[in-house]
Amino acid sequence: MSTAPRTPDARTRLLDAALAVIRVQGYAATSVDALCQAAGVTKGAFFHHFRNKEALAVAAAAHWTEVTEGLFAEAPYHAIADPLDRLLGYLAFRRSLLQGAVADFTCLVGTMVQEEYETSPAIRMACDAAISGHAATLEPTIAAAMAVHDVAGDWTAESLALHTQAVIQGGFILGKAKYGPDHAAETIDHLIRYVELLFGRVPQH
Amino acid sequence: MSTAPRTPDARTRLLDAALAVIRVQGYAATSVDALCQAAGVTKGAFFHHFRNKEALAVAAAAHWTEVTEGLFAEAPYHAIADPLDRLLGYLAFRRSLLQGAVADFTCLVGTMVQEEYETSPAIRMACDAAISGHAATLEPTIAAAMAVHDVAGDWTAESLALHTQAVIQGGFILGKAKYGPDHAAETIDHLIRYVELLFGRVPQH
DNA sequence: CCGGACATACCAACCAGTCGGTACGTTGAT
DNA sequence: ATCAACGTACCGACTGGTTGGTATGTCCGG
Repeated sequence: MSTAPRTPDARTRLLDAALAVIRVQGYAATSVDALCQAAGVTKGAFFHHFRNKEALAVAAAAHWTEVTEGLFAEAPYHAIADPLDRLLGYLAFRRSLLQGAVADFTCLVGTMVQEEYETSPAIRMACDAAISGHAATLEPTIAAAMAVHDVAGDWTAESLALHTQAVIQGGFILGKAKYGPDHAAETIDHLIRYVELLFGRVPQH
Repeated sequence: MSTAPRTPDARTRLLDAALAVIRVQGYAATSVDALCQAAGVTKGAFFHHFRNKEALAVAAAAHWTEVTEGLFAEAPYHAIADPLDRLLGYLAFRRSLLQGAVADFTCLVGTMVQEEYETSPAIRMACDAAISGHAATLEPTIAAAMAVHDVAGDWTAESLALHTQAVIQGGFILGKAKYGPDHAAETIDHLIRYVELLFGRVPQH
């Protein structure tokens, strides 16, 4: 089996530290020194692996995609046969993740792109790739649900997929403002209700 | 008539500069010096009017509420008699604002709370007040629409009002990632469609 | 003995915040 | 009417600490 050491190499530790610290403090407020301290490495190690702070942010966005893809890959909704139920299962799974401290359920790339969209094109594109790439994984399911349930409107599977991510990101902002997961969960409830109504299914409860 | 000088006092100029600069760069990346330069005042003036940078952020959130309330107060949807049409008019108005550069249509308090929710309780609460306060202005309209159209579910007017703000904020994040208003507009289209479906109105188009 | 993976020491620029000072309007006693 | 006393608004040089980034080394596996 592959190695899973308690202390991975400095690069991985820095990326993991970036996920943790930036989600709490934001990107601009997180110094290279703070990152090194959280990762337990020195500044020399940082600039050995990353050209500058911006390069770390770009790598952190890719690392975020890897970590979260692993989380979603293990989720149970993939086993659901009916595409609409699978889509709703995905949303229920997203809802179930809204637990614990705010920093633990909010999104790294949503935070970073909010700060750096104008300042750093590289970071903006990396965050866009993370968000749009994840949305793209939903498109086949949405398209299949549209076919099965004979739904057609002036919207596309891509548009609805991106909309789900926008709503979830908006829920994170609400969660941060309210300092807890409850209102974010209610926003996903509304999103679930929207999908049910869109596909002609009577909302549950 | 009241005075409307070309150059208001230093405090107002700093607050106006804060709206402009922080929406472009983010809060943490905006230095006091940068704010002073944008406002055309000195550092002495800054710390005469604000105890520290955090106090400016709190005041800027309140200033943001004032400015945007003025914008919404002039909007035409208030004249619509039917509450559902008025709500849809509000959403169409929000959609119509998505024009020009990203920094010009995105939200100051959504940006600030994303960065400072954990670091500064005062800023978090000021941003929450701005978001929740604006959402509260929609509640009577939503409640009236629920009564007129005899709609009842396991959601409240308050919940839907907050949901609209979450979706709009999420649209801003999408707009920043995509560096343009188009995808944010599509997200509001989905929100409009949700409201139409919720209240049993056949979506237009 | 070479090159990748780190560590240590250091730097110039920048940061938020301080402080002594100026300009000017108001007040209130003479 | 005058003037000292005072408050408010603002100025800009300065400080101590922090920043991202660099230069130079050491360690160690192959």
